[in-house]
Amino acid sequence: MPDLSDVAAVAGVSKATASRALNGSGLVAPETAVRVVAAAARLGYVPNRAARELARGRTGIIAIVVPTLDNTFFTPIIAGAQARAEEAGLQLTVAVHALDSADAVERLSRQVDGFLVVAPRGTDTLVAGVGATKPAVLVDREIDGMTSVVADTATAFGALTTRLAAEGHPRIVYVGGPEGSWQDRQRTAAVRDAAQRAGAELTVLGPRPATFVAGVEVTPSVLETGATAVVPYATSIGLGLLLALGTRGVEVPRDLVVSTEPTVIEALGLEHTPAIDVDGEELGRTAMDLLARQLDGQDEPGRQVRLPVPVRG
Amino acid sequence: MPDLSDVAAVAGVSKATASRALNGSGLVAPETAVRVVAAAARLGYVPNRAARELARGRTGIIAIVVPTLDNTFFTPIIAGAQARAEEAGLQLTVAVHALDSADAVERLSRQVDGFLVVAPRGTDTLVAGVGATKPAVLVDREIDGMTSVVADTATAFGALTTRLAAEGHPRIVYVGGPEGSWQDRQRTAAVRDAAQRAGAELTVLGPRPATFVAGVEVTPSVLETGATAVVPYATSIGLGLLLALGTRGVEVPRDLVVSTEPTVIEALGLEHTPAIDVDGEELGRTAMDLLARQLDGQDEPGRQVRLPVPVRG
DNA sequence: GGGTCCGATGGAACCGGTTCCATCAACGAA
DNA sequence: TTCGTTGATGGAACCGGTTCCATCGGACCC
Repeated sequence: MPDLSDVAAVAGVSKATASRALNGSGLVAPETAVRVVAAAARLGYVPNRAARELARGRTGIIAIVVPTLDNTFFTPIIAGAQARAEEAGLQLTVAVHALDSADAVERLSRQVDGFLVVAPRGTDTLVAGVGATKPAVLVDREIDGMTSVVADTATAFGALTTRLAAEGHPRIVYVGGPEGSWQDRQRTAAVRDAAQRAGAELTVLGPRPATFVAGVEVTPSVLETGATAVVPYATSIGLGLLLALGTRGVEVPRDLVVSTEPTVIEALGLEHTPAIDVDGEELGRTAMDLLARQLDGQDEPGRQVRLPVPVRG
Repeated sequence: MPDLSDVAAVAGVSKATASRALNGSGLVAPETAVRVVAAAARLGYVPNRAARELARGRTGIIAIVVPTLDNTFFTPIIAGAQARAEEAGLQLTVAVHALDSADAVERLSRQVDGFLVVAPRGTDTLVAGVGATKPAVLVDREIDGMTSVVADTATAFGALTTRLAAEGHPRIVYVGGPEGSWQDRQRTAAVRDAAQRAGAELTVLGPRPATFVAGVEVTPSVLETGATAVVPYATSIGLGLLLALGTRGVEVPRDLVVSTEPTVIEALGLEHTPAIDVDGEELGRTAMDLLARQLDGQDEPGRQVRLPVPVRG
């Protein structure tokens, strides 16, 4: 297995120059750099991570903290972050942690350069604690002073509600998300506001966990309200609703419009059913970008990015 | 931040002795060891991972290769592996890769101590290639000579079919999984065999991707067969089926029994619907255990573990 | 009592990079 | 022509552990 001295020898330069050439420090003569890169490629040289870490005092590892992997909302975020990490020469490790206590993260903190934090719940204090020791980017939640990227679903939920009301739904139900969820607070407020403006009657049910089973369980309550449209906090809840409605003989969307996400709507061929379209991968990519810039010193902490969320269908 | 020399100085010994004492090599006088450990504790010493890696020639990182994160079958495996990795003092990184080519894995190979490979598809040659350079454990698939752990779903699918036939379903449909899937081949064979023994008529549809949309799309073909029970390859396909059946007014399970997984069956309150119960986390835990033992030299490569899969409901 | 063996310990090399500092050649300016 | 400056490069220290090898003192044996 070739190491840096081998590359240097083949290229006819010293280890120091080889190192500089491969890291693009710009202090090397262009032709020398080319020779070194060619030598590295020919030998199939891959730098030893541990040695680099030791010398640089950086690990090159980023941890993404997610509350669970069982929710399809989080996994695209991970995939997006992973793709970007690879491009930036960083490794991503996934830490499943609900952030209801601080210790597990503290241990991790010594082993990584930074954090991507997906924490829909948990108190501001606990979540902000993660960013205290190492650079961190908050995903789909905002806390003052912390860098974050969120999908602007609040605006989208508002628009969705306006649209449903305009399409002739005088009674609408919003099925809320998990207790203490930051996004749920935003969405509830937006939906309430939109319904009021449009003169529609709104019932808010919840809080509910963002699971399939919760959607099934909430179905009777939804039907009781006599509403003709329901807007669930999460796709998983919407799927549960759709399934339970099917077994009860309620026809969708004739008797009740259920707004989930475009892929579901399209697959089932549902008419008159608007839905919001969150790009989770983009969320992950953006978060990793922000963190990488922060690690390079190109960005100061505190930047807050909002990605627009379209309403489709 | 204290380092090993600090600990050694406080304990009044050399770095060499301090290192031995902290790693429990047994070559140190008991009282000396106690003194060193106490010094380390007092200083709050945490060993530098990079330095240890460099000296030992091991990275302490394991990569789990999965084809996608969008499938709820894989995520519990990751969670289980992650939990076990943490216990063993290893870091887990998730690599999303379909294993349809070799290069991406080759690059990773230098950065990790071993692989957990979840590759339902991909040729034996490509998959085995991952294990060529570093220790690897195959998850939910078997290849001669490679260590592996699989959920014995073939047996479970067979039992399920036998049971459905015994409960009065003369016509059964099996909706197959992705093209080239190892598990799909096992299951198809088991289902065929069981149906034949029981004298039931079996239709095999597929191959189909293991997605929700595929389940929706296959629904008309399922209904055409006139079967009274359907066994889908994956839960996601089953959910698609259930949804599509609901919108078509087919009553489940009266008109058609759809076998998915126990949580779904239970949530919807479906009667007479047996389902298999795969413990994905256990799969991940076991795989990580096998790999850890292999890295420690306690196990030879090639061990094949099969986890039993119960049929419930 | 002298020699041998063994357990405990210390010194120093080593893992494979990065980076500070010194060197050197070439070039422009005086 | 000579000196100062700049850009490219090499030598060597260093990051923080692990581990080989040598040393040393004490116990045991003949």
